[in-house]
Amino acid sequence: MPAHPTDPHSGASSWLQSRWARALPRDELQAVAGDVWERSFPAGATVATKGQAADHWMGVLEGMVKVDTNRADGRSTTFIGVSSGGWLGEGAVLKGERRPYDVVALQDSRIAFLPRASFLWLYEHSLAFNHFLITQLNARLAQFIVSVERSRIHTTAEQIAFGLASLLDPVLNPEAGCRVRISHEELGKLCGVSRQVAAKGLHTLAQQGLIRLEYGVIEVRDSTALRSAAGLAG
DNA sequence: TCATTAAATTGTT
DNA sequence: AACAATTTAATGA
Repeated sequence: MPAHPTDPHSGASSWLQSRWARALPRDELQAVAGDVWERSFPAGATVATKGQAADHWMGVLEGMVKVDTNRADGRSTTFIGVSSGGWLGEGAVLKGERRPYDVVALQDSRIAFLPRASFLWLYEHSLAFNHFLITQLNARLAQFIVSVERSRIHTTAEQIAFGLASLLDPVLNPEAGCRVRISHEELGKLCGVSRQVAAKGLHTLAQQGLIRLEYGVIEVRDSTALRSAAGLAG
């Protein structure tokens, strides 16, 4: 089968390949299948704005987004990055609250949207969906706990390793490859350090052979060693 | 296809 | 933080 002309990669991932969708029984999947829609965003575009009603649960089919908040002085703090295969925004959808943070595309990205009503239907009716949700929330909670623990004591290289490892988390970002397309500056924001400090940590990790640096790309060569460098269990 | 230009990213002070 | 150097992407002959 020839690939679609606008899509250079033959394996354009659909939301149907998402972990939660594959876990659903056929009838439950059919109940919401027609409700999902997709939209593409160029790098830098805002996917969801802080303060908006949270009417959708969002999935990253291609590309990467960050969840952050802009302060009055114009600077921003990044909380998490979500890459291919990851889903986000369930917190506000569940609680029926407004979006607490901005969601911004870091690369050209294709995002899937599941309407809140469909999300809540799955929440009420699907055991498999609830298992997925618990697993996802548990993984994210673990990430934040380790993040708080590590942010004080550890070296910058370890902080960077942690930030990188979180982008590759197999539960939260299942389809992320080993080539991470992110600038030193954005990775620094994700880790709460300056661009210079992020670059220094990256070079340390590169010297240790855990990663290889290219222009705009960080290639992870040994993800197991990277995770242990970040203080995460195997 | 190749040269030019702009934009993004990285390096240096 | 500001500036310089480098790489990539886009444009047009």
